[in-house]
Amino acid sequence: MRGLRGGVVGQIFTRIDTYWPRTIATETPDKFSAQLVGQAVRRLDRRGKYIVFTLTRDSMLVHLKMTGRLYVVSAPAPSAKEDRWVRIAFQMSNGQELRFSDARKFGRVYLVANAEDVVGKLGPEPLSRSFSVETFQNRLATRKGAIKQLLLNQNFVAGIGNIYADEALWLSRIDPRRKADTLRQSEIAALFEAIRTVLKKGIAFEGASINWYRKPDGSPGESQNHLNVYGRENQPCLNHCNTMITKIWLGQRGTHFCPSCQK
DNA sequence: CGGACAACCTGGCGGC
DNA sequence: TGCCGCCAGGTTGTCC
Repeated sequence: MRGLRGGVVGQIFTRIDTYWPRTIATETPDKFSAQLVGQAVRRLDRRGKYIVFTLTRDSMLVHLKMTGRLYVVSAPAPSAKEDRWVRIAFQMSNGQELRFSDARKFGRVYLVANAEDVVGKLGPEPLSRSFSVETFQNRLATRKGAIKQLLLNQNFVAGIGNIYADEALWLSRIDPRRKADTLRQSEIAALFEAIRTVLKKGIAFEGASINWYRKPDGSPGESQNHLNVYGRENQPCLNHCNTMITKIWLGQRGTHFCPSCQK
């Protein structure tokens, strides 16, 4: 979102071309274009995993899911097919083009009167003041499921994905299979801090380009080079405990942890 | 509430 | 080189 801001804030959308209609979650491509053209981008923000465009009248939200990318290019000739995965092209008043590219077609774009229509049910932002140890602890106390699955539940806490769930649990030395209501106060405090630490680090390194993710300028992020446990199965735990990182399946997601350090 | 699983999709990789 | 199965950073809906 930070890498995109300079390229879109202040621009007016002048033309929309949709190449995969299902990318638009809220309306038909024709209505989407008619409603969007003429609106300016006032602000660009993030809520959870959604990128929020605050427009003249409406809000447009984008979820990149697994393979989505947003980037700005100088509008090329229509024949230029250097990216075969462009699903929506947004022409802007400065002559440049905002693109939503998404190989796997899971990503979605929402055009709504209020951003809250899309993000209203999300849990607290881990990096905001609304996320306190007290509220975290109170909300954990009523949950019986595995802690990792709860961290991935966006309505519980917003913005944590599979990589950073594994990283936060490793850093706070908690077994991902632990039931949420069995965590002690000290463990909850450690997890609270670990969530904030790993997310800040991920943002500082500008994303994890293990596979598809690229920054808006096309270059890879660096976060994948600074992970402690995700993707390190059968490699020694970095806590010098002489134990290999184990990979299991938990809630249909690959889960990496140290069976020695994480209890 | 929560667990299991399918669905949405395509591409990359390892194995044969 | 080709084909096959498996895996992938996410979310939603259904069934039990």
